[in-house]
Formats: sequence, C-alpha cells, structure tokens
Amino acid sequence: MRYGGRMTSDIPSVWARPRRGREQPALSREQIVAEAVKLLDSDGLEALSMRNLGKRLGAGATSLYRHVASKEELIEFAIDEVYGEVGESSPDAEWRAGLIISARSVREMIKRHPWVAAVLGQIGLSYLGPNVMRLSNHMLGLLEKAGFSPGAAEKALSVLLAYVIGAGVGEAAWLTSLARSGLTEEEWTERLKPVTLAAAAPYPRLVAAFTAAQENSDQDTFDYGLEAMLDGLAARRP
Amino acid sequence: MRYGGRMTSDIPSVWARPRRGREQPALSREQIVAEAVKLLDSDGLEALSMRNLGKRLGAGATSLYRHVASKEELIEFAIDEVYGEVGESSPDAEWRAGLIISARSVREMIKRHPWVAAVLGQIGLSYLGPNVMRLSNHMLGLLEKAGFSPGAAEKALSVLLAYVIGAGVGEAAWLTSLARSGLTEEEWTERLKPVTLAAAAPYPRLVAAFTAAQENSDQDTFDYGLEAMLDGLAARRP
DNA sequence: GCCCTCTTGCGAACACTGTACGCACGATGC
DNA sequence: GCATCGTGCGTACAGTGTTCGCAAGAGGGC
Repeated sequence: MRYGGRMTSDIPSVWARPRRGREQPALSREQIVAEAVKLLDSDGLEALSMRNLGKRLGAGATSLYRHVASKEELIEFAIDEVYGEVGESSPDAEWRAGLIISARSVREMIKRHPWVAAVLGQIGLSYLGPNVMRLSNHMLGLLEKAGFSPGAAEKALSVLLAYVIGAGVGEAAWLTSLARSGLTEEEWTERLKPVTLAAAAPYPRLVAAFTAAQENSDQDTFDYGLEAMLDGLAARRP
Repeated sequence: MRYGGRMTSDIPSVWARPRRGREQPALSREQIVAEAVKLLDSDGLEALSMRNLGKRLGAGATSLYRHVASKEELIEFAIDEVYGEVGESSPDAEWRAGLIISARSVREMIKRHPWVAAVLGQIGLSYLGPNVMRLSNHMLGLLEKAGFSPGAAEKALSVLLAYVIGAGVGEAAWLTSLARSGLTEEEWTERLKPVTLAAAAPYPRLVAAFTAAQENSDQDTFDYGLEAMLDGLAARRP
C-alpha cells in the first residue's frame, strides 16, 4: 500500500483525496531556490539532489522541472540568491572604506554558504545574475570615485574580486573538510597539525613558517591581503 | 554471448583466454592518475567517472579501487599531479621576480587544467600534497628573502595564492563555459556580448565599464593585480 | 451549464553514477 | 606442491539527473 499516490478511485472520500492544485500555494521558483540554499547550507553540496529537494518541499522530484530547467540552472539561481545577501556601503562612503565593507561582506557570505566557493569554478557565467550585477555596479562606482577610468575600474574590480573569491575558496575548503570531519574546530585543528607537519617535514622552512603562523587568524589574514591589494590599486590611479 | 568475460571453461583455447596478469603491465596508481588528468583535460570534470576512466585504461571500473581509495582521493592525487607542473625560478632569483614567475606558472597551469580551479573549493586539505608543499616552500623562501619573518611570510603567501587562485577560478569558469558552448572563443565572446549588456542594462555605469574594458586582456589583468598585490606586500615588510 | 486549452504535479522509466563484496587467478614464499 | 597474497573484475545496490506522458485543476469563451 502506498500513501500519497494519486488514488483517484482508491477511497471515495474527500478526506482521502490529497489536497493539491490551487487549494494550497503551489511550487514557485523563489520557494525552490530558497529551499535549495537552506539544504546546501545545512547538508552541503553533495546532498543537493532533485529528489532530496523535492522531499523537503513536499513535492516530487520531477515537479521542480516545471520551474527550473536543470540542476545547473538551479545552482545558478542559488548563487545569485546568496549574492543578494552581500551588503553595500552607503553611497556617499569614502571609496576605500566602501570597498572594504563590500569585500568583507562577500567573505562573510561565503563563510555562511561555503558551497558557493566550490561551485563558482564550475558554473560559467554566474556573473550575469542581477545581484552580482548590482554588487559590481556598486563597487565600480566606488572605484570610479577613487579616480579610475571606467576601463581601469573594471580591471581593478576583477582583480579585487579575484582576491576575495580566492580567499573564499580557501576558507570554504577548510570549512567543508571541517564539516565532514564531524569534529569541533579545535579538535580538527589539533588532529590535522601532526599531519601537516609530517607533510612539511622535508622542508624545515615550511615547518618553521607553519608553526610561527599558527596564531594568524583568518580574518586578520584576509584583511591584511585586502589592505595590501587596495594599497597597490590606490598607487595605480592616474 | 558476452566477450571479454572470464570464460574459464567457455572455449578451451589459449587464444580465447584473455591475456592478463603479469603478462602485460598491470595498473598502477601513477598510471591511473596520469590518465585521469588526461581525461579531465580533454573532456572536463563531469566526464570523469570510474567506468569511463577504467575503459581508457583497458580495465574494469572497480579495478581502480585496488590503487585508489575513492574518486575523491583520485582527484586529490590529480590536483597534486598538476601542481607538479608548476615551475620554480632559480633559487638565487630576486624575490619579486621569483614570485612573479611562480604566480604566472600557477596561472598557466590552471589554464591548461581548468578543472582544478573548480575542484579546489570542494576538496579540503589539498595543500597537503608533496608538490604543493614544494611550491609553498619555494615561494616562502622568496618571501623570507624579501625580509618577511616566517609567520609574516606564511600570511603573505596565503594572500598571494588567494589572488592567483581566485583569478584562476574566474578564468576556469570562462574556459569551461567556452568549452561547453562548442564555439570558438571569438564566436562565444560575440554571442555573449549582447547578453551581458542586457543584464547590465539597469546600470549605465556597468555598461560603460564593460564596453570600455573589452580590450583588457586576461593576461594583462592578471599581471596588473599581481603587481598591485606585490607592491602592497612589499610596503608591509618590517 | 459545457468544452477547450493551458499550466502544473508527478509516477515510471532510462542511462548512468560511486562503490562493497566476493570470486578467480597469477605470482610468490616456504 | 601448497598456502598466501595481491590484483582484476562481474555483479549488485542505492542513488543520480532528466524525459515523457498522463491526470487534474484553472480559466476563458459561449
């Protein structure tokens, strides 16, 4: 006996008939994308399957295809969705402070949604999404305010985003390995330390650097590189 | 009738018995990894399946598991394999010139193997591979030669690699979309132009910047950001 | 009331995936 | 000659993305 099937003539009662159709809110793309983001956040990239997602929405897997052309397209939507969380500085902020706010905000977003970093290299053309466009426009405005010509500002923006995304990829890889380990951050760090030192053993300089760098926090390192990059860019204004 | 099976008692002839065992070179991990890289390069990440790879090696899919614990481990090996292609400057090179050589060499490597960029965010702990260690050691040496303390050099290295990898992710995404389109680079660029401008249409500044930036070459943009980052780092030496 | 079209959900099916298991076989050590 | 080991692989299982066709409700025209 299977429950929840179509059962047109199974049991002749309204109460047995599943409520469907317009009686309750139907599936919508927004709803699907939002649930996909939730699933990706909690269970990671490999847990995102159409059947799985459908189950969460109380729908069949293939129903999703009415609102989304493919899983890849769904991921593209999800990427833009989380880009929507990235904050902007007030439009009259000083250029450098404004860029720092946006860059940090992208980093925070990636830390909340580590799967984006993993997926950005696989999905071409993710920069076309409306939220990415909005963010690009905002940061370009700040760069032009700093004195860059439109063409130079675009170049500076690519370079800045490359740094932010590269840092995000590194942190995402770490967070993914941490999540899969099932341990706390301290336990995982502790367990990894001897492995790292063993791998670095042939190179004494590497061992020394890793040991010395243990108290570098990720946030500090990110800001360090961000400031360095901004200094370099500032010096290149006409 | 199935050919290639075990057929112990099928046909009583030496010629029908498949030549196996030590008569011909057996599978080895090196061979498997090398073939995986070739497959990834030519057909992309989604074409890498154990059955597919086995076929290329004249072996069954499950045979590979004698030499590699899982597909994920295979990819980790493949990552380190391509890091092995990254060149080093001569050890007595000037620090800045040496770092530029390594950074460009990583970029070239990613352009030859775009799938690495897509996979770096998914595979935690890829930095443990011997070739990555060798590269890190080399670049750390250059940074220490520049005057950084071990701890600061490690920070500078993370930051530098973040930029290089972020740039690589962007280029890999582009190359992947290009390969999937099946078009030439010119055709694909031309076909994408109106789409990009349409997506940017709500933001006149974005349209202007994209238009002005059309002759920015990827190599120039990469070098621009690399020099900016190195300037910023150089200014931070003690 | 009726019919006709359009949209939406979905069960079944297809080709494929990663991988566990156990058997068969050649090579090797005693 | 015999036991043991390493290796290849056929089979099987649970799962994947996606296509197809059917069912059913919604809305429009009369």
